Amino acid sequence: MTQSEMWTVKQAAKRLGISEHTLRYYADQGFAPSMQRDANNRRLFNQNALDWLQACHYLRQTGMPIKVVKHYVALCLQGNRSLQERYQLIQEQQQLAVEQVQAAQQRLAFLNAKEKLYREQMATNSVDTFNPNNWSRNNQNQEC
Amino acid sequence: MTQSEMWTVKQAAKRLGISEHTLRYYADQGFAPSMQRDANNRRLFNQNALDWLQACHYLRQTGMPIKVVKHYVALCLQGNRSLQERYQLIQEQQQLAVEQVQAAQQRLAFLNAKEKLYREQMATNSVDTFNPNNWSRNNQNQEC
DNA sequence: TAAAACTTGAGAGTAACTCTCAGTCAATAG
DNA sequence: CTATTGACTGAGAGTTACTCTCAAGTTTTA
Repeated sequence: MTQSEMWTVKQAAKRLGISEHTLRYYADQGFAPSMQRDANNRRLFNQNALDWLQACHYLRQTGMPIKVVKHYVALCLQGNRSLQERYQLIQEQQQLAVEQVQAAQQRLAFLNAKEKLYREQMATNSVDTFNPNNWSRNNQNQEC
Repeated sequence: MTQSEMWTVKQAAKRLGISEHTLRYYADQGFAPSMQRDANNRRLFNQNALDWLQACHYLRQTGMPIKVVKHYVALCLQGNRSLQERYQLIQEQQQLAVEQVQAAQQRLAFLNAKEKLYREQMATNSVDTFNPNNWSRNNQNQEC
């Protein structure tokens, strides 16, 4: 129960892997309910605050709008009676997260293929670099 | 080489899984060089145009800014002499794509854990729903 | 004790959509 | 043969979620 360690904006931002600007923005949105201030009004984050921010960051990254994240935070602070609604919100994001993993893998596959193609083309190209074979190029349907 | 089929904005948007607004926006940015217009000035997309749009969409999704995508398209249209630069651009996006797959998987893991936790809590909770044990709740460090 | 480093809130700026709207055109319903 | 419906157009306004700038306060370092 000893929660001694506290972090400034700069330190917390580094730990979370987000910018200081974004961290302040998130804190101002109420994404770190247990955040406190020091004698000079500076933000201080404890471990619990970091956990909240991490969670909210995950929710944002899966496409949950700021407003909905705020609502989710409010629900959490209400305790057990909001469990049902929170569960539904999480389930929806879970579905999105699954789709996002697939989408990300597709993009990676595309880029892998492209990289390979270019690598091969560069290998072939280096042989006849000076062959000006673009005299009849029909740019209408250039490959992408 | 027969490229007979053509699609309107609505049809193409559906095929690509993006909104008609976004498709027009992309087309206006030059992401579909082989796009044409019909007698009434309406956009018509052939397969090549769809391929371009898909590619540009992937690049955008991996975080490449519009400006850079435009530059990439311009490079493609220049033909072989831009191969080197295109290769570098693709490599950078490839790196990002790898990181994005990992990040997406982390988010999914987080949401899976959350979903499981809530499911368990709901099971336990249904037993003592009427136990008003929040009299001493210290909200400072509420779990997220 | 002065410069450098860090933080603050307010508010302006930005990227990439996203939407609205008035207007054109073609197909179809009555 | 008109009237409505539906799809499309460009221009431009609106939105979201940051992202950055700035003047001012504090605090550490030289």
